[in-house]
Amino acid sequence: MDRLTMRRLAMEIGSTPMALYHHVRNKEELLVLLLDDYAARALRRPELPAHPRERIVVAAAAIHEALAACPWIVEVLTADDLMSTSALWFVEQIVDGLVECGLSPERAVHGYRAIWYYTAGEIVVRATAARRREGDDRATYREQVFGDLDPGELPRLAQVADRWAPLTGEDTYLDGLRALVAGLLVIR
Amino acid sequence: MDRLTMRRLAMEIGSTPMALYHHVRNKEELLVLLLDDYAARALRRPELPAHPRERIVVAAAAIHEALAACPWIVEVLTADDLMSTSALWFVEQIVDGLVECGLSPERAVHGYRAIWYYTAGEIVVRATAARRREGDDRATYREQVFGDLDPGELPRLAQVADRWAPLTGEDTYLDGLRALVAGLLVIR
DNA sequence: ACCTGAACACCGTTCAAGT
DNA sequence: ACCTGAACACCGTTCAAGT
Repeated sequence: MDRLTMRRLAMEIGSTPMALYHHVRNKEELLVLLLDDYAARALRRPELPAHPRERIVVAAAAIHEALAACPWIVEVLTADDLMSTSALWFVEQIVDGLVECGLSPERAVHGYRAIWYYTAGEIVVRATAARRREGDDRATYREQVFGDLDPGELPRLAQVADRWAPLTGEDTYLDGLRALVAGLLVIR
Repeated sequence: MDRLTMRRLAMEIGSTPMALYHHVRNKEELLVLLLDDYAARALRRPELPAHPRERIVVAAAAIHEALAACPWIVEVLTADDLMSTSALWFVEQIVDGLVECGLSPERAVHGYRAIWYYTAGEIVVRATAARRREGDDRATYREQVFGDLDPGELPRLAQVADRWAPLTGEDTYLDGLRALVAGLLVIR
């Protein structure tokens, strides 16, 4: 988001910064156009399983996959609710799947929101973690913290301290998604 | 994150930008110091229920509450894993609660990660939504999209279109958190 | 309608110099 | 050790002018 600058874009296309402002009100608008374009091209609709619960998982995973391939887009898009028109079909599948599983339309919307929070969070956290790995003195700081854990005060963390990095490096998006969906379908 | 500038900070404390660099390597380091300071002050430890499942919910909700009161911090902190030492106690409670509910230590760490993704996502999405509400032409664009929905193609969304804004405005963090925790505890 | 140049009001950071 | 001033290499955006 910060790495695209109006001036550099203008230079790369052999124009001037001000020419851009003739086609776009400001940088924000340009980013939203980029977002919509990317969404339209990257969100290919997958074949959906018949079982509504699996349909939810597949639709959410498709959104997740498109975003994971292009994490900068998340910075732009963490708006209200993934609001590119080409993404609405996926939202429909999720909401519909939840309704078919017995939720009221209202609870289905809330359920979709929870899935979106989880999905957006996974992307944002992983993206900033990856960005920070380049300037890696934060990583060594973490190692030091986990090395110095007091097993009396934080026994569980001390227990997994040496496995923390590989464990949190594993891609468990789908496991968490399945858990969340399962939990949403438990009627309390 | 962008709104704190080295130059303005220097001016406000009656100093020069360069004096700051004598105490801090760069802006990133200053932000991390701010983060740690905020975490140490804002994360007051709540009384925890005996039931491990409720303990998880209460610990996660405490983190969420501290972040919701100060959403700019999330921009800084969406690092690997909420890594202020003063937050580790909360992580311990969550991991321990999951283990007491029968998960292996490894699955408990993954479960904590899922909870963190969900929590961070909720904060980020709500924060950027709120930021965007100021320049509100994106909101009217959304209204237009939801007004023009084709009920043949997207029936569920058309069905809830007029209630979308209030529905997504509701604070359902706790509901989603409970669903996620419940799902994590279902052994498959 | 579409583009340009110069300017405004900013950034983070480096460098050489001061006490 | 701690601070300063001037400078470097950038930003997004406005404004007045050109074709």
